[in-house]
Amino acid sequence: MESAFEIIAEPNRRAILGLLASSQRSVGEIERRLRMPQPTVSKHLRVLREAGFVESRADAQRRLYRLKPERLQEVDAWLAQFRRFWSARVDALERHLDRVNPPTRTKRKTRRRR
Amino acid sequence: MESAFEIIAEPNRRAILGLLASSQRSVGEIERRLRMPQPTVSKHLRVLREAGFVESRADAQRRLYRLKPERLQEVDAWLAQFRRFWSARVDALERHLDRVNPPTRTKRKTRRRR
DNA sequence: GCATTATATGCCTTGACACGTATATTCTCT
DNA sequence: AGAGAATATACGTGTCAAGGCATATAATGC
Repeated sequence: MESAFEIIAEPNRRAILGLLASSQRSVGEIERRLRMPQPTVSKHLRVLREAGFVESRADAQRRLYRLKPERLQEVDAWLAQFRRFWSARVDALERHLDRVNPPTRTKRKTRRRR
Repeated sequence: MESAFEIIAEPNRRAILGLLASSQRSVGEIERRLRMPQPTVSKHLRVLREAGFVESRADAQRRLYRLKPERLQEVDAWLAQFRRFWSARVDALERHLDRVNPPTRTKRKTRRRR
């Protein structure tokens, strides 16, 4: 499990990352907010840490985890090649959608076959 | 396997999507360009199609596959919450990185413990 | 209809990985 | 030192998906 994509494929990990997007958190906070068993949280944090998505610093017995954005940028970078499909302009998008998914319910007698 | 993230976790599927980003392709083209066994290509295309990432149309015996951007937009949308971490401004990014990853090798006697 | 090309599907094996439960480790405070 | 809180790890188990290989289905042109 090396690739950034595999890491974020797991829903609990995405939830954790989402939480850390707003601020750093201790393991216990994550556990309570996301209502997941503590070992689950720790395990996912380990994966995230080893993959470089987060880092931790010690604060007495608790560990505060915070986001490291680099790996997420990888995903963003990969997505770049597709962005022209929607980011251009609304009407360009619509043209695309029309091509891709022929307009229903508007002057069209033919039903899309399924 | 429902979530967009699981779908794009698979490297071959990402390769296929990348290929389709430039233009639509037949199964055979994908097979040759990506050097993967034909059943593998077909299977991944099936997953992509059922998940709504691509759609196919028939052209005689071949099937042309093309991209449908919607599911990729989901990923883009999820990434939005993190984008402030890097998209702001270079120096803001650097401030962030400094906070996140304290500058080493500069007036720091204490070694970070591992 | 038959051979050929193009694509899809079935079956089987294998390997990851997520989870639960229990337990270990580490730090703090008295 | 001992108790308690916070976090990490170990182990056993079930699930699910990817790959290889063989074969089925579909469309074409003769």
